Amino acid sequence: MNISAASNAAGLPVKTVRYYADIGLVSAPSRSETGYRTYDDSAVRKLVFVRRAREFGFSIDECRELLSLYEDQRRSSADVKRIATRRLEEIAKKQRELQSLHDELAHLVDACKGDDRPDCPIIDGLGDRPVGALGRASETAGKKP
Amino acid sequence: MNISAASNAAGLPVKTVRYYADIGLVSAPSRSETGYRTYDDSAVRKLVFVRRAREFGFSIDECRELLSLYEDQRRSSADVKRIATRRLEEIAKKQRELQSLHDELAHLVDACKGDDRPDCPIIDGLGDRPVGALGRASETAGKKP
DNA sequence: CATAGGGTCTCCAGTAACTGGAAGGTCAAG
DNA sequence: CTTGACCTTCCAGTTACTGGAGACCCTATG
Repeated sequence: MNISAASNAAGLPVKTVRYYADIGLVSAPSRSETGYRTYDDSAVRKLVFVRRAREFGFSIDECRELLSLYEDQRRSSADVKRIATRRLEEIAKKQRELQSLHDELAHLVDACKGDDRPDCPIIDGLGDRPVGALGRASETAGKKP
Repeated sequence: MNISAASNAAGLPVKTVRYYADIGLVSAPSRSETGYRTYDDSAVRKLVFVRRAREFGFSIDECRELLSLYEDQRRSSADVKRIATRRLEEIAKKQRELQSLHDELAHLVDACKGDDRPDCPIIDGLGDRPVGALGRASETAGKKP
């Protein structure tokens, strides 16, 4: 299987598959005589595994960890559960942050008439009202919208 | 006011204030003879405004837009409301994504015994079960955890 | 007046996880 | 034999900063 067949089967862009190989996350099992990456079913399964884990929001490093557990027939389910639980807590935390963000912004938007006059509670609210118990901006800021 | 006083007043790291000046978001109104950035109250108010907007998850480009509205005494509140509403929709969307993520991962974690045996529904679930209506991995992945 | 300590400057590099593009080799069909 | 799709590597850019190096600058103390 060449890279595009594998990327198709795994549901990942070719570029990403190549990238995963570059960083040693999922390498192509072999190369053709002319240097083409060649994938087999096992490699594709790993790519699918990583794709799903990424969709669940696991970082590349966590994917690495999970993948080594995935490949280890003698793993303990406790190890996996620990990683997943940690991730679950992160998700819950982000949910709480988003909730307070949503509530406060919705409040401002509600209060804004949205007409052609300059009075705007949103601008005012951004200018001088504290945002609820949030950490640094980078915590919740849109990173790549 | 030198940069550290301004950064203190605005609640932003010095590096960030300098960065905002570099990208032309909020520049120092002037420089001292020896090249030190000098800030006044108006500039600090803009920094605070940007900090709050960032805490609300507005991107730098949105901050730029909001800031120009902030400074424009003849703005229409409708313009502001449009941007804020768009942001609100993004937040709501991310909330829905996180919710389905949370539910599915929680389901897997619940099903996992977490003992020292290898049987693990989490691993199995990552290996072959689709994740709910999500876009690309990058949408929800932890960018900077 | 010299020195010690902070503060400040610019510039460079790195972060996460890709993505886009250029320049060039390979392969199968017509 | 040429066309076009596919593959390769390498470099640059994305977001919003953050860290650090090396070099001035400013104030206070001895």
